[in-house]
Amino acid sequence: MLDIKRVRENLLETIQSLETRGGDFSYLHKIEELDAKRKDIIIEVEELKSKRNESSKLIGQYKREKKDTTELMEQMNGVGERVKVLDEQLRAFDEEIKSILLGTPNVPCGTITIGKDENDNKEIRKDGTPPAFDFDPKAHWDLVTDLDIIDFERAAKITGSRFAVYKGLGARLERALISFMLDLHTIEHGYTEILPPVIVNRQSMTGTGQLPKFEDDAFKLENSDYFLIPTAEVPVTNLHGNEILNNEQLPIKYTAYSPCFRAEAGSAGRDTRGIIRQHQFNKVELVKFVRPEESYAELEALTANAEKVLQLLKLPYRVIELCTGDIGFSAAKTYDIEVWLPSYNAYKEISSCSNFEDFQARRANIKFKRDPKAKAEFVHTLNGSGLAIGRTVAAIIENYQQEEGSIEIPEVLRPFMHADVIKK
RNA sequence: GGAGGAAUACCCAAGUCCGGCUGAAGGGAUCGGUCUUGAAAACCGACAGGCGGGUUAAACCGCGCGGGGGUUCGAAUCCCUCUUCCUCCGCCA
Repeated sequence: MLDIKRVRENLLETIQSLETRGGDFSYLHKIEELDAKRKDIIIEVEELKSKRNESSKLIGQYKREKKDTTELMEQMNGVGERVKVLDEQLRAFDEEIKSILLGTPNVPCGTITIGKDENDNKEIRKDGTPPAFDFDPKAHWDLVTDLDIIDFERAAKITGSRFAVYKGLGARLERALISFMLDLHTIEHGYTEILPPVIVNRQSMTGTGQLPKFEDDAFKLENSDYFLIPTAEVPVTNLHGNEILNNEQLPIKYTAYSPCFRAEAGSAGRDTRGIIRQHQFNKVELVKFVRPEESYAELEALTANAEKVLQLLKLPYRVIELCTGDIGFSAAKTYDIEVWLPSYNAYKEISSCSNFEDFQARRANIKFKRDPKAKAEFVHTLNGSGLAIGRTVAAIIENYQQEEGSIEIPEVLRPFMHADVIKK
């Protein structure tokens, strides 16, 4: 959520910055008007309440002194009703302002490229070289079916499309990657492991920015106001919702494995084959809570932590800095890490690392104090995939495939796999 | 799922029956001071944070006793409702 003060005081500039995302944000002018009305009401109602408090106190005193209070009480007749009416008006204005702000995306970081869509994104760096096969490489969906390690047909039978059943060494590869990534981020990178609930309430979904705008993308549970999480970012960021942290606690670094659930509304026809785009997938997430002045350095570090996974797996990848037209709703700046996928003959997103600045912190009310007497300030939050497991499986299967259709296991995974190769 | 009990400031805790000098006692912790070579102890002092309005900044004002609503001139206290926790019963990985 944007700071109402910022919107109020730098309205034109804020609208201009937001419009680099594409779209029309002139509706924010309405906030000015609502805010002015709100203040008028506050001034009136608080004066009334102040008078009422004064009289009530006096009535109490008179009663103790056995004096007559009829006149005082008559004076206050009707004040309660008027206060109630004004309070209700105030609540309505507050709600309207909040609903506008909750539906407004974050202001992009000033340093990123102003652009329309993914074509304007900037490649930052590349690592590794795509493998040169001296045979016709297959796509992962054919390889896994031949090897009988992922079963799409039975997944469709028991649930529906865009689900997968992992089997044998396929299931173990998924599990090995989860363990490998969690071990790396906890033992080597200093993150604390969290295993969160995969069902959260509306407040949590609003805190990180999935709601109210993107309710169609989420799986909502019937008979409750609960949602399946689209990413561990939601429960883990909200872990410190409505808290004031100590300076010494920061930066807080969490890593969490969780299944992720996405309705993929509006993605019909995209990535229909294989395990690239599923309704349920596994992911190891990285989440940070940091002091504002450190957040951009922490974004570099977080991205490097995610890249390290690909480096150790020896998978070719590149890092992209998203332009203003391509960053997500809550983000101020985002790096996408893209892994080489031979079947796409292209790099495909496997991690998205973002600095949300105080956007999520304001929604979820996450603050810190520089010292015990200081005023509480919002923290900055960041997160990134470290990495999406399913897409990592696809990348390993395709990049490590051998001519006869077997898959070599990356060296770092062998202790977790208890195998060097997946073959028929 | 059934039956009871509870939620008060950083922590513990009084007050709730019987509404008004409780804009929240007391204790602990913390911070500052006296004493001491230093520390401990003892003693003295500070100590609700937050949000909103207001101000150049203050002062000041409003809201805060789990959340929301109601009754009243006035609510920690009465009424309704929701949430969370505890105990017992049932069910259960």
